[in-house]
Amino acid sequence: MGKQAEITIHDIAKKLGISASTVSRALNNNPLISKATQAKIKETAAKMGYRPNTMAANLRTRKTNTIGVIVPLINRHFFSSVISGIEDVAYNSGFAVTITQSNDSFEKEEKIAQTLYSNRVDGVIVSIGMETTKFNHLKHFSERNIPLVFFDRVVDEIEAHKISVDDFNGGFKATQHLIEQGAKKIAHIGGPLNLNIYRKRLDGFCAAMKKAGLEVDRQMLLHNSLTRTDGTNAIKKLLKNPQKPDAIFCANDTTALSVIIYLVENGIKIPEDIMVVGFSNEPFSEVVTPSISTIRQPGFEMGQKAAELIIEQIKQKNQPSLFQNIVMPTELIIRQSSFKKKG
Amino acid sequence: MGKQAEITIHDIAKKLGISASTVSRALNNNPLISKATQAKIKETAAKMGYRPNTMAANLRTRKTNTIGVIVPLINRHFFSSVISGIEDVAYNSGFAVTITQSNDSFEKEEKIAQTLYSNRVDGVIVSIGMETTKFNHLKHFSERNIPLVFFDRVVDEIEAHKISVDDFNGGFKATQHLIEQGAKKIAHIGGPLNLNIYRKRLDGFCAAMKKAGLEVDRQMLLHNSLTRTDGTNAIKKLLKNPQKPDAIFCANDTTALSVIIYLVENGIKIPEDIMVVGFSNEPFSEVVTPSISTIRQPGFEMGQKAAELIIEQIKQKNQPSLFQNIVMPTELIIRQSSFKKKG
DNA sequence: TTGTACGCGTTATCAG
DNA sequence: CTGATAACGCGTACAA
Repeated sequence: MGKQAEITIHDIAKKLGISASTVSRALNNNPLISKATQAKIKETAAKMGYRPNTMAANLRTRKTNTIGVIVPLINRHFFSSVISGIEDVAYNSGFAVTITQSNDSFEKEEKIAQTLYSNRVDGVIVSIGMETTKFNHLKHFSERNIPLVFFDRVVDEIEAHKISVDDFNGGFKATQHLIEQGAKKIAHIGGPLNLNIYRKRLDGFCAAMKKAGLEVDRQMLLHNSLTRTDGTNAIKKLLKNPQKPDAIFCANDTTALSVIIYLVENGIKIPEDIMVVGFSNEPFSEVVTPSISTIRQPGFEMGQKAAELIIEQIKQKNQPSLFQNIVMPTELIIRQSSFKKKG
Repeated sequence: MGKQAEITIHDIAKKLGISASTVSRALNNNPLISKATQAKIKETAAKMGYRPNTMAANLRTRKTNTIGVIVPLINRHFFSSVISGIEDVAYNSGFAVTITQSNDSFEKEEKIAQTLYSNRVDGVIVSIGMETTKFNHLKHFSERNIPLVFFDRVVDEIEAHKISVDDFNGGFKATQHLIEQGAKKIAHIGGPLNLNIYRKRLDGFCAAMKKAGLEVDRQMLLHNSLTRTDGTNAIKKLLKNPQKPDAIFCANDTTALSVIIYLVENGIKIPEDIMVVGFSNEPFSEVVTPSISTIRQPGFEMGQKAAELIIEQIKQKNQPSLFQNIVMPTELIIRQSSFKKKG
């Protein structure tokens, strides 16, 4: 059915009465080729509708010009922003991007890593899942000299470039802000502590409390998976305590949102009775009522940076002697959910 | 640097004193191989840390087990949901997914299509950009027998499977709902009319108006790129008209949001003075105040379906004689921005 | 049930 | 500056 055979460099060579290697060189802008023949070759290649077969070139050069990306969930604003940033930079450098999602499942993360390896991606950018506590599947890449860059949910145990936001400082600033607004009994709804972003946010929280001479009440510290449901359960639990919080620092905006919705439904005033601060600056946080105070996380820029770092590594083949640990600054955005008075 | 050479099927063969083809067959579960040798081969393959080189297999089989995806913008809830759905199904069928974004630029869309072709993706799932009015770069795929599936922003001019929501009916239901709520002078802020999703939403709008015996005022029809800024500009314009609208049907939630924000800021009551309905059911629409009535678009499911269709096509090699035009049902979600009374 | 021989389309090496 | 030749690692007729 008109299924015209693929045109190869040999077809071009034959038509021009030259060799395939000359065609290959011309198409790859090899400087050894005379301008005249190069022009002629490119012209007829275009005329014949030639499209290079990347697979063959890949096999030969042992490169795929492809970057693999592993995220917990594509369909989440922060992660899709990062992906968008990665794609932006990668595309402009001639790299394709293969996206995978672990769904926060360790098993899937392992399989994905295998697949990406089999596909011989030139590098991998990864944010680990909530279940991940072993890292052999990722070490495998660095052992084979395949560049690896972590972002957000980074792994301390592996040497690699890492990009994160200043989670400690974010937690600190959020908490300090609540204190400045008059909070004394501050609760924290955090994520799984095997992820260091959540450890650091908690540490920042504790540091700010300590600095203000406030006590961290064990009853006020909750850890879960930070879903809408988790948030609702957490606020219910907190409200049952004898000591009720006057402010809550949530480790993400999703939890903050569900807390706010629950409080509003139950006639508890925000920020008068309870103040709330989230983390990540999701799109909804600005527009919900009350709008959610939060910590901005520059996803797109993190993705761009991750792509830049990995491409740099890919190009200079051997692993860098010194790995960067890039910590992007966080920004506290004060909105209605925590604004009582000037701090 | 411990850079151990890649292990190939030849290494396994040598170690076991058998031929490479036997190893190849065993690893691919070819039924001709005896269970015993197959088991032995798989075992030593695992022991030696063998990972298949997909590139070589791809070159040989002329398949990549990769699906290319083109979307206008990754970082947008609807699209990232679709991508998530695609990845979900693709992964379970052994396909990798390469994601690209056109940024609604025709030029980039063309280049991306070329790249995907050169990468010999087995199929392409695409939602075209706002600028796209020519389709040669996409026709190229179907001409070469490379399966193509459109979703959401589909193209009438190309024969292929298409998945969209019932935009006409969505526009119709949204408008009819406004009419039932008592609206008489309904405005529409729509998208570029070269995209048929926006044409159909407009058509649905007009049909509902006609059915109710209401006149469509030309002054009340605005078309733009549906960004936050576009929405603000549009509502300003509408309010300057001598005839002011008592309801607005926006072709997406982003525009509806900016309209609502502008109205609230200017003391115009929603829904009492002006009712608003959006389209897509973005995450923020449920939680903003007033919450936004909208049309639900099942992104994840659309992605799953798109992946299923393309994988089916890829597997049965030759193009199907009959292309499906799947229209997913829309659902009207009534929220505060348009709820005055029972319809 | 297994082995042999070849080719997928490209690039790298070596001559010229 | 250009050409011939040999890989890259795998899958598959065909033969045994």
